[in-house]
Amino acid sequence: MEPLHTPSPTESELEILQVLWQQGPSTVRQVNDLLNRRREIGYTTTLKLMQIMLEKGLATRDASGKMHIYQAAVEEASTQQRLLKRFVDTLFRGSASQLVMQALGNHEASSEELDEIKSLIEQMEKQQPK
Amino acid sequence: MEPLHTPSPTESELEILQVLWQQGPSTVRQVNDLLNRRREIGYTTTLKLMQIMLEKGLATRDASGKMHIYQAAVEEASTQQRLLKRFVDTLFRGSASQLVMQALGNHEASSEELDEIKSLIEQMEKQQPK
DNA sequence: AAATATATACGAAGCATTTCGTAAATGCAA
DNA sequence: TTGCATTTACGAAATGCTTCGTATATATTT
Repeated sequence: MEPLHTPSPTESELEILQVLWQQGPSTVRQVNDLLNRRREIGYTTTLKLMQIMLEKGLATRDASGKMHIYQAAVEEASTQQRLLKRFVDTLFRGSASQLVMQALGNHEASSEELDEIKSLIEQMEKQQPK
Repeated sequence: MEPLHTPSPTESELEILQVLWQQGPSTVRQVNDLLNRRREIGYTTTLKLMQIMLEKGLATRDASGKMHIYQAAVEEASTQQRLLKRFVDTLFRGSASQLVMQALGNHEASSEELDEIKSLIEQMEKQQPK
């Protein structure tokens, strides 16, 4: 039985989704190896997490071969969007621009990226010049 | 005994910090009343959370009167910064500008806010025109 | 002072998350 | 086919978070 709404991924599940989004369909071993570049985590731990993600509907898998091949079942952009909204709400009282200011102030961004953002802003101002 | 590093607030603790940041020093009842405008939550639940926040070093209190008065012990900006970094890392692979694009694209921002952001960007470009 | 209202203290249940140990299955190699 | 290496399945411990019930303390009112 599948859940009506796919639940929000936990932090560990997000780590795995990152790998699946970037690498495409992967085995448990592949995912676990990548995760271990950042932090130590047991193989069966990753396996269990991915099995849970399957149950939750966050991933699908091809179990025809010996090694099951997992794939993300949620889109990166929409997942980012949903979690971003919650983040902005609980930490920035819903003010996206406040978050943007913080993000730009404390991380480096190349001038190309900055230009990209600027043109996005100009585009938005044209669209709704309220 | 105090923790060496103040731990990251949980989601519930962030709700309370929001209130303390906005309202300043407050009693449990004041916080609980405000929280109940958004969702139902029992008085002793809020009390317990605030006591835990005291233990964790997220809040301090004045217990001289009958009603204890709690106060945020972590700064809003630095807390935002720390959590934002983690958020960007786990959901946007460390790319702040990606997050900014998503944030601007999916939330409304007034043209005043957009102008503010634009001038921030221009300022940044001047400072490090790499 | 007794009764009442309101506050804090504390323990613990319920649940989710993370982690891993152990067993069973599977494929490959000798 | 027998054994070895690898994989999956499953259970469950350990921890953390949220919630609230009950007991106790404190103040106010009558």
